[in-house]
Amino acid sequence: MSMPHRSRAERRRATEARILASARRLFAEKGYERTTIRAVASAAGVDPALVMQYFGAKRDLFTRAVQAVPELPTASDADALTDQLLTTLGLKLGGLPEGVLAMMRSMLTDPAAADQVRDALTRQIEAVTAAMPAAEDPELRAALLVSALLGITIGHQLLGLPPLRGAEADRIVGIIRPAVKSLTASAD
Amino acid sequence: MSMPHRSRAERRRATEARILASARRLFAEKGYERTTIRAVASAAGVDPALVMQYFGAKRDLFTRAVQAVPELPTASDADALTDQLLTTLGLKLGGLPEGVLAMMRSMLTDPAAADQVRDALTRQIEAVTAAMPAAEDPELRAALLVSALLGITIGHQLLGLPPLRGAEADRIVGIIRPAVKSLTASAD
DNA sequence: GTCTATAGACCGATAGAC
DNA sequence: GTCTATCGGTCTATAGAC
Repeated sequence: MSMPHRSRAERRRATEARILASARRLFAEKGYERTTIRAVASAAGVDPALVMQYFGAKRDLFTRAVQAVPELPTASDADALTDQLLTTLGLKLGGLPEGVLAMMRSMLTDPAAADQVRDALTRQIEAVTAAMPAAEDPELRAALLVSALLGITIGHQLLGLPPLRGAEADRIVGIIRPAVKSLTASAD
Repeated sequence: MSMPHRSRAERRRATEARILASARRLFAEKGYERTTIRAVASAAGVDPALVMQYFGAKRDLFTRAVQAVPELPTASDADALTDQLLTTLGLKLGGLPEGVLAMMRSMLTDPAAADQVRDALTRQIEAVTAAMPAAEDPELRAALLVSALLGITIGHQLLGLPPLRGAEADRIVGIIRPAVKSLTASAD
């Protein structure tokens, strides 16, 4: 027997993971189009042809790099929903997974990313809608709420707007809590 | 004398305007990177080399195509500011100028567009801040407000989120009015 | 003044040597 | 299995014919 503590399969998985991490980082920084296979390979310390060998095509690499299951809100009333959304936002503001950032970065210029984000946001809107059945026009309220939170995330994580850049998540959450509450409130 | 009702200079300006219109539309649809000089020329019915002749470089064409002076809010108290922002949003939801859409479409993947949008939003945030001096943490409140409205505009105009896509501006404005009001409200 | 032709650079993907 | 070499394609930009 030879001495490699790591089998071939293990080394392959490790290399694959390193490539995926580099891809995630570059896709999140530059978006789909401006990220090249060559740059990903260089960042991962491997040969460009190896990336193609492992993932087949650039599109497949992107798909693998950004796959993440977004958790949906499960609250059943408006107050619990507010807390849940704000908690999620707070976590988001503390640093979103790079795969999600990569998807968001590309959503305005890459049709495939746009479709996937649209689907994810639609599911999120449906979940929020279900959590405030007593409100008037719940679908529209939910869509506006989700879009607004998306905008805040974009301003903070992708655009780096000065006042948001240095703000702690707690302060942000504290300020928007009443606004979110007014959107989820019933119309009684 | 010859009969051309349009002088050479006039025809040149007309051609330039047609190229700019095509560029604006394509930049708004596909973003900076995926829009080619060839496609712009083809849409405008001119030769690609002519586009270069007129505008020098693709970057200059983009700059010329997206230049727009964003109007800043001039309200001096929170209530007037709310009305002003909602009116602006309503107009935006009715259809933003293509130059603005082009800039927004590219802001996440093109560094130059990102800088310009960041600057414009920063100015807007400063104007909003000035309009609610009585509020606590006015800069942060203003930044959150502007980002949230940006998100709604993105969801509606660039992503086409289903529930927003068919909604009239009036209904949207009616729903978010209390939320905006709660953000601009003083902390007394 | 306008268009043809092409230079020059970069990319994704592939074939084949090792 | 991994890398070298390269193909075929696209693009911006330029030079020169007309």
